[in-house]
Amino acid sequence: MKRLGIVCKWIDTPDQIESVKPKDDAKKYNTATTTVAWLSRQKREVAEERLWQIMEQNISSIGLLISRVGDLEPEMRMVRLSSEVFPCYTEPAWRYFWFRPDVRAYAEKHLLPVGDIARAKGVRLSFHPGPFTVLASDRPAIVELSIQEMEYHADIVRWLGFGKTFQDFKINIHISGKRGPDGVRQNYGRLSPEARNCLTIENEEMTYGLDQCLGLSDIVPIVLDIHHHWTREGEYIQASDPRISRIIDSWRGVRPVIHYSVSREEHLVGHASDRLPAHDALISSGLNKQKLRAHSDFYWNTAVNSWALSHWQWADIMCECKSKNLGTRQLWQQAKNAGLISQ
DNA sequence: GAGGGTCAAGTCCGT
DNA sequence: ACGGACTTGACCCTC
Repeated sequence: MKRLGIVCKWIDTPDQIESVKPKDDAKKYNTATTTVAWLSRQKREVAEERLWQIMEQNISSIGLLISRVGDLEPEMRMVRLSSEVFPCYTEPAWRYFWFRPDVRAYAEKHLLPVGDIARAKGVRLSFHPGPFTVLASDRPAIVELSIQEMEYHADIVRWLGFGKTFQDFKINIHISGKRGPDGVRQNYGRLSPEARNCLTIENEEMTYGLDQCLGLSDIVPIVLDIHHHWTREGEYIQASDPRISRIIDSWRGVRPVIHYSVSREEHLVGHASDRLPAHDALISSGLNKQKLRAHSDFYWNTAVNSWALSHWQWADIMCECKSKNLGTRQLWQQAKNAGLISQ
Protein backbone atom coordinates (compact mmCIF):
# COMPACT_ATOMS: atom_id res chain seq x y z
CA MET A 1 0.00 0.00 0.00
CA LYS A 2 1.22 3.47 -0.94
CA ARG A 3 0.59 6.12 1.70
CA LEU A 4 0.52 9.88 2.15
CA GLY A 5 0.91 10.91 5.79
CA ILE A 6 -0.51 13.51 8.15
CA VAL A 7 1.62 15.31 10.72
CA CYS A 8 0.68 15.55 14.37
CA LYS A 9 -2.55 17.47 14.22
CA TRP A 10 -6.09 17.18 12.94
CA ILE A 11 -7.99 20.24 11.72
CA ASP A 12 -11.37 20.70 10.04
CA THR A 13 -11.01 24.20 8.58
CA PRO A 14 -8.11 26.34 7.29
CA ASP A 15 -8.52 28.88 10.11
CA GLN A 16 -7.52 26.14 12.52
CA ILE A 17 -3.99 26.25 11.07
CA GLU A 18 -3.58 29.21 13.41
CA SER A 19 -4.99 27.41 16.41
CA VAL A 20 -7.68 24.94 17.33
CA LYS A 21 -10.04 26.60 19.79
CA PRO A 22 -11.07 24.82 22.98
CA LYS A 23 -14.61 24.11 21.82
CA ASP A 24 -13.72 23.10 18.26
CA ASP A 25 -14.57 19.49 17.50
CA ALA A 26 -11.02 19.00 16.22
CA LYS A 27 -9.74 19.60 19.75
CA LYS A 28 -10.41 16.03 20.74
CA TYR A 29 -7.95 14.67 18.16
CA ASN A 30 -5.10 16.85 19.34
CA THR A 31 -2.77 16.62 22.30
CA ALA A 32 -2.92 19.01 25.23
CA THR A 33 0.22 20.23 26.92
CA THR A 34 1.50 22.36 29.77
CA THR A 35 4.69 24.23 30.57
CA VAL A 36 7.45 23.70 33.08
CA ALA A 37 6.96 27.28 34.25
CA TRP A 38 3.28 26.79 34.96
CA LEU A 39 3.83 23.49 36.75
CA SER A 40 6.52 25.05 38.91
CA ARG A 41 4.12 27.78 40.01
CA GLN A 42 1.61 25.25 41.33
CA LYS A 43 1.51 23.20 44.48
CA ARG A 44 2.99 19.80 43.75
CA GLU A 45 -0.39 18.19 44.15
CA VAL A 46 -2.02 20.49 41.62
CA ALA A 47 0.83 20.01 39.14
CA GLU A 48 0.65 16.23 39.42
CA GLU A 49 -3.09 16.30 38.99
CA ARG A 50 -2.68 18.32 35.79
CA LEU A 51 -0.02 15.95 34.43
CA TRP A 52 -2.25 12.99 35.17
CA GLN A 53 -5.18 14.64 33.45
CA ILE A 54 -3.03 15.47 30.41
CA MET A 55 -1.85 11.85 30.29
CA GLU A 56 -5.45 10.59 30.20
CA GLN A 57 -6.51 13.20 27.69
CA ASN A 58 -3.58 12.65 25.34
CA ILE A 59 -3.87 8.87 25.32
CA SER A 60 -7.49 9.41 24.39
CA SER A 61 -6.68 12.01 21.73
CA ILE A 62 -4.04 9.96 19.93
CA GLY A 63 -6.45 7.02 20.01
CA LEU A 64 -9.16 9.10 18.38
CA LEU A 65 -6.68 10.54 15.88
CA ILE A 66 -5.33 7.14 14.87
CA SER A 67 -8.84 5.79 14.62
CA ARG A 68 -9.98 8.69 12.45
CA VAL A 69 -6.94 8.41 10.19
CA GLY A 70 -7.65 4.70 10.01
CA ASP A 71 -11.08 5.47 8.56
CA LEU A 72 -9.64 7.55 5.73
CA GLU A 73 -8.95 6.19 2.28
CA PRO A 74 -6.23 3.51 2.56
CA GLU A 75 -3.66 5.80 0.90
CA MET A 76 -3.90 8.31 3.76
CA ARG A 77 -3.47 5.91 6.64
CA MET A 78 -0.23 7.29 7.99
CA VAL A 79 0.18 9.77 10.82
CA ARG A 80 2.99 11.27 12.87
CA LEU A 81 2.20 11.55 16.56
CA SER A 82 3.03 14.71 18.46
CA SER A 83 5.93 14.46 20.89
CA GLU A 84 3.78 16.05 23.56
CA VAL A 85 1.89 12.91 24.51
CA PHE A 86 3.55 13.01 27.93
CA PRO A 87 4.85 16.56 28.43
CA CYS A 88 7.94 17.20 30.56
CA TYR A 89 8.89 13.49 30.48
CA THR A 90 12.57 14.35 30.18
CA GLU A 91 12.42 17.54 32.23
CA PRO A 92 14.52 16.88 35.37
CA ALA A 93 12.00 18.49 37.73
CA TRP A 94 9.08 16.36 36.52
CA ARG A 95 10.69 13.23 35.25
CA TYR A 96 9.94 11.48 38.56
CA PHE A 97 6.21 11.76 37.86
CA TRP A 98 6.43 9.77 34.65
CA PHE A 99 8.42 7.05 36.39
CA ARG A 100 5.87 6.57 39.14
CA PRO A 101 4.65 2.95 39.00
CA ASP A 102 0.99 3.96 38.92
CA VAL A 103 1.61 6.36 36.02
CA ARG A 104 3.49 3.74 34.05
CA ALA A 105 0.85 1.13 34.79
CA TYR A 106 -1.82 3.45 33.44
CA ALA A 107 0.21 4.24 30.33
CA GLU A 108 0.92 0.59 29.68
CA LYS A 109 -2.68 -0.44 30.11
CA HIS A 110 -4.23 2.28 27.98
CA LEU A 111 -1.69 2.70 25.19
CA LEU A 112 -1.75 -0.91 24.03
CA PRO A 113 -5.37 -0.65 22.80
CA VAL A 114 -4.36 2.50 20.93
CA GLY A 115 -1.60 0.59 19.18
CA ASP A 116 -4.14 -2.15 18.43
CA ILE A 117 -6.30 0.36 16.56
CA ALA A 118 -3.32 1.29 14.38
CA ARG A 119 -2.56 -2.37 13.68
CA ALA A 120 -6.19 -3.22 12.98
CA LYS A 121 -6.74 -0.32 10.59
CA GLY A 122 -3.32 -0.39 8.99
CA VAL A 123 -2.22 3.06 10.12
CA ARG A 124 1.52 3.65 9.76
CA LEU A 125 2.88 5.60 12.74
CA SER A 126 5.91 7.73 13.50
CA PHE A 127 7.44 10.29 15.82
CA HIS A 128 9.69 13.23 15.07
CA PRO A 129 11.41 14.32 18.30
CA GLY A 130 12.20 18.03 18.52
CA PRO A 131 15.32 19.79 17.26
CA PHE A 132 16.80 19.52 20.74
CA THR A 133 17.51 15.86 20.15
CA VAL A 134 21.13 15.89 19.02
CA LEU A 135 22.93 12.56 19.32
CA ALA A 136 25.89 14.10 17.47
CA SER A 137 26.36 17.03 19.83
CA ASP A 138 29.91 17.76 20.98
CA ARG A 139 28.50 18.54 24.43
CA PRO A 140 28.17 15.34 26.50
CA ALA A 141 25.26 16.69 28.55
CA ILE A 142 23.26 17.30 25.37
CA VAL A 143 23.99 13.76 24.22
CA GLU A 144 22.68 12.40 27.52
CA LEU A 145 19.49 14.42 27.25
CA SER A 146 19.10 13.38 23.64
CA ILE A 147 19.35 9.72 24.53
CA GLN A 148 16.73 10.30 27.23
CA GLU A 149 14.55 12.00 24.65
CA MET A 150 14.90 9.04 22.29
CA GLU A 151 14.05 6.67 25.11
CA TYR A 152 11.01 8.73 26.03
CA HIS A 153 9.67 8.21 22.53
CA ALA A 154 10.74 4.56 22.63
CA ASP A 155 8.79 4.07 25.88
CA ILE A 156 5.60 5.20 24.20
CA VAL A 157 6.35 3.07 21.15
CA ARG A 158 6.84 0.05 23.42
CA TRP A 159 3.61 0.73 25.30
CA LEU A 160 1.81 1.01 21.97
CA GLY A 161 3.10 -2.46 21.18
CA PHE A 162 5.62 -1.46 18.52
CA GLY A 163 9.40 -1.33 18.35
CA LYS A 164 9.51 -5.11 18.13
CA THR A 165 10.79 -5.38 14.59
CA PHE A 166 12.92 -3.18 12.35
CA GLN A 167 10.95 -0.07 11.38
CA ASP A 168 7.51 -1.17 12.57
CA PHE A 169 7.45 2.43 13.87
CA LYS A 170 9.69 5.33 12.87
CA ILE A 171 11.39 7.80 15.20
CA ASN A 172 13.09 10.30 12.97
CA ILE A 173 15.78 12.83 13.93
CA HIS A 174 18.51 14.90 12.31
CA ILE A 175 22.29 14.65 12.65
CA SER A 176 22.53 18.31 13.56
CA GLY A 177 25.50 18.25 16.01
CA LYS A 178 29.13 19.19 15.42
CA ARG A 179 30.32 15.60 15.68
CA GLY A 180 28.37 14.79 12.57
CA PRO A 181 27.54 11.27 11.33
CA ASP A 182 30.25 9.70 13.50
CA GLY A 183 28.61 11.15 16.60
CA VAL A 184 25.34 9.43 15.68
CA ARG A 185 27.18 6.22 14.93
CA GLN A 186 28.93 6.19 18.32
CA ASN A 187 25.79 6.89 20.34
CA TYR A 188 23.58 4.56 18.33
CA GLY A 189 24.89 1.63 20.36
CA ARG A 190 23.69 3.24 23.57
CA LEU A 191 20.05 3.20 22.50
CA SER A 192 17.61 0.50 23.57
CA PRO A 193 16.80 -2.20 20.99
CA GLU A 194 13.37 -0.61 20.43
CA ALA A 195 14.86 2.83 19.83
CA ARG A 196 17.36 1.31 17.40
CA ASN A 197 14.57 -0.48 15.58
CA CYS A 198 12.78 2.83 15.08
CA LEU A 199 15.56 5.35 14.51
CA THR A 200 15.81 7.06 11.13
CA ILE A 201 18.03 9.96 10.05
CA GLU A 202 16.82 12.80 7.86
CA ASN A 203 18.84 15.12 5.63
CA GLU A 204 18.89 18.81 6.67
CA GLU A 205 18.58 22.01 4.62
CA MET A 206 21.72 23.60 5.94
CA THR A 207 24.28 21.42 7.66
CA TYR A 208 24.15 17.71 6.92
CA GLY A 209 22.74 16.88 3.51
CA LEU A 210 21.83 13.63 1.83
CA ASP A 211 25.39 12.52 1.07
CA GLN A 212 26.42 12.81 4.71
CA CYS A 213 23.31 10.97 5.86
CA LEU A 214 24.05 8.17 3.41
CA GLY A 215 27.27 7.61 5.35
CA LEU A 216 25.03 6.16 8.08
CA SER A 217 22.94 3.99 5.78
CA ASP A 218 24.64 0.80 6.99
CA ILE A 219 23.11 1.21 10.47
CA VAL A 220 20.02 3.36 10.05
CA PRO A 221 17.39 4.04 7.35
CA ILE A 222 17.66 7.41 5.65
CA VAL A 223 14.59 9.64 5.42
CA LEU A 224 14.90 11.82 2.35
CA ASP A 225 13.31 15.23 2.78
CA ILE A 226 13.00 16.32 -0.82
CA HIS A 227 12.38 19.96 0.09
CA HIS A 228 15.41 20.10 2.39
CA HIS A 229 17.44 18.62 -0.43
CA TRP A 230 16.10 21.18 -2.91
CA THR A 231 16.76 24.02 -0.46
CA ARG A 232 20.32 22.89 0.18
CA GLU A 233 21.37 21.74 -3.29
CA GLY A 234 18.94 23.44 -5.63
CA GLU A 235 18.20 20.06 -7.13
CA TYR A 236 14.87 18.38 -7.90
CA ILE A 237 16.16 14.91 -7.14
CA GLN A 238 14.72 12.22 -9.42
CA ALA A 239 13.53 8.74 -8.51
CA SER A 240 16.06 7.32 -10.97
CA ASP A 241 18.98 8.93 -9.10
CA PRO A 242 21.54 6.36 -7.85
CA ARG A 243 21.31 7.86 -4.37
CA ILE A 244 17.66 6.81 -4.22
CA SER A 245 18.57 3.15 -4.51
CA ARG A 246 21.03 3.60 -1.67
CA ILE A 247 18.22 5.08 0.42
CA ILE A 248 15.93 2.19 -0.47
CA ASP A 249 18.66 -0.27 0.55
CA SER A 250 18.99 1.46 3.93
CA TRP A 251 15.36 0.49 4.66
CA ARG A 252 16.17 -3.20 4.22
CA GLY A 253 12.93 -4.20 2.59
CA VAL A 254 10.60 -1.89 4.50
CA ARG A 255 8.87 0.68 2.31
CA PRO A 256 10.78 3.96 2.82
CA VAL A 257 9.26 7.23 3.97
CA ILE A 258 10.18 10.60 2.52
CA HIS A 259 9.16 14.07 3.68
CA TYR A 260 7.54 16.62 1.42
CA SER A 261 6.98 20.31 2.03
CA VAL A 262 7.09 23.35 -0.22
CA SER A 263 8.31 26.92 0.34
CA ARG A 264 5.71 29.47 1.34
CA GLU A 265 3.95 31.00 -1.63
CA GLU A 266 4.26 34.56 -0.31
CA HIS A 267 8.04 34.27 -0.29
CA LEU A 268 8.00 33.41 -4.00
CA VAL A 269 6.18 36.53 -5.06
CA GLY A 270 4.27 36.19 -8.30
CA HIS A 271 5.49 32.70 -8.94
CA ALA A 272 3.29 30.61 -11.22
CA SER A 273 1.59 27.78 -9.37
CA ASP A 274 2.13 25.31 -12.20
CA ARG A 275 5.87 25.70 -12.76
CA LEU A 276 8.81 24.39 -10.76
CA PRO A 277 10.48 27.27 -8.87
CA ALA A 278 14.08 27.74 -10.05
CA HIS A 279 16.35 27.68 -7.01
CA ASP A 280 19.26 29.63 -8.53
CA ALA A 281 16.98 32.37 -9.82
CA LEU A 282 15.32 32.72 -6.43
CA ILE A 283 18.65 32.93 -4.59
CA SER A 284 20.09 35.44 -7.06
CA SER A 285 16.93 37.52 -6.74
CA GLY A 286 17.89 38.00 -3.09
CA LEU A 287 15.77 35.32 -1.43
CA ASN A 288 17.82 33.53 1.22
CA LYS A 289 17.64 29.90 2.23
CA GLN A 290 16.07 30.96 5.51
CA LYS A 291 13.00 32.10 3.59
CA LEU A 292 12.95 29.03 1.36
CA ARG A 293 12.90 26.77 4.43
CA ALA A 294 9.57 27.93 5.81
CA HIS A 295 6.75 25.50 5.04
CA SER A 296 3.63 26.53 3.16
CA ASP A 297 0.13 26.04 4.51
CA PHE A 298 -1.09 24.18 1.43
CA TYR A 299 0.41 22.40 -1.57
CA TRP A 300 -0.04 25.40 -3.82
CA ASN A 301 2.26 24.35 -6.66
CA THR A 302 1.00 21.55 -8.88
CA ALA A 303 4.34 21.14 -10.65
CA VAL A 304 6.16 20.61 -7.35
CA ASN A 305 3.38 18.22 -6.30
CA SER A 306 3.82 16.17 -9.48
CA TRP A 307 7.53 15.94 -8.82
CA ALA A 308 6.89 14.84 -5.22
CA LEU A 309 4.37 12.26 -6.41
CA SER A 310 6.94 10.86 -8.86
CA HIS A 311 8.65 9.51 -5.73
CA TRP A 312 5.49 7.80 -4.53
CA GLN A 313 6.42 4.77 -6.60
CA TRP A 314 9.16 3.92 -4.11
CA ALA A 315 8.26 5.69 -0.84
CA ASP A 316 5.43 6.80 1.40
CA ILE A 317 5.22 10.58 1.58
CA MET A 318 4.86 12.42 4.88
CA CYS A 319 3.12 15.70 4.09
CA GLU A 320 4.75 18.46 6.12
CA CYS A 321 2.40 21.34 5.43
CA LYS A 322 0.83 23.67 7.96
CA SER A 323 -2.68 22.67 6.97
CA LYS A 324 -2.00 19.11 8.15
CA ASN A 325 -4.68 16.62 7.05
CA LEU A 326 -6.21 19.23 4.71
CA GLY A 327 -2.96 19.49 2.76
CA THR A 328 -2.51 15.73 2.74
CA ARG A 329 -5.96 15.38 1.21
CA GLN A 330 -5.10 18.05 -1.34
CA LEU A 331 -2.09 16.04 -2.48
CA TRP A 332 -4.15 12.83 -2.40
CA GLN A 333 -6.69 14.49 -4.69
CA GLN A 334 -4.00 15.50 -7.17
CA ALA A 335 -2.68 11.94 -7.09
CA LYS A 336 -6.18 10.62 -7.76
CA ASN A 337 -6.72 13.04 -10.64
CA ALA A 338 -3.41 11.92 -12.08
CA GLY A 339 -4.57 8.31 -12.01
CA LEU A 340 -2.08 7.27 -9.34
CA ILE A 341 -4.84 5.83 -7.18
CA SER A 342 -6.96 3.00 -8.55
CA GLN A 343 -10.74 3.39 -9.09
C1' DG B 1 -13.87 34.96 24.30
C1' DA B 2 -10.17 37.50 22.34
C1' DG B 3 -5.55 38.94 22.38
C1' DG B 4 -0.90 39.15 23.79
C1' DG B 5 2.99 37.28 26.36
C1' DT B 6 5.14 33.05 27.49
C1' DC B 7 7.00 28.69 26.89
C1' DA B 8 12.52 22.89 28.48
C1' DA B 9 15.58 21.89 25.25
C1' DG B 10 20.10 22.70 20.10
C1' DT B 11 21.82 24.57 16.11
C1' DC B 12 22.10 27.20 12.33
C1' DC B 13 21.70 31.50 9.32
C1' DG B 14 21.00 36.33 8.63
C1' DT B 15 20.69 40.90 10.46
C1' DA C 1 23.29 39.59 20.53
C1' DC C 2 19.10 38.22 18.85
C1' DG C 3 15.10 36.64 15.96
C1' DG C 4 13.32 33.04 13.43
C1' DA C 5 13.41 28.61 11.09
C1' DC C 6 13.24 23.58 11.90
C1' DT C 7 10.49 20.32 15.78
C1' DT C 8 4.36 20.10 17.90
C1' DG C 9 1.41 26.16 18.21
C1' DA C 10 -0.76 25.65 22.70
C1' DC C 11 -1.27 27.50 27.18
C1' DC C 12 -1.87 31.03 30.66
C1' DC C 13 -3.50 35.22 32.15
C1' DT C 14 -5.77 39.56 31.77
C1' DC C 15 -9.17 42.20 30.02
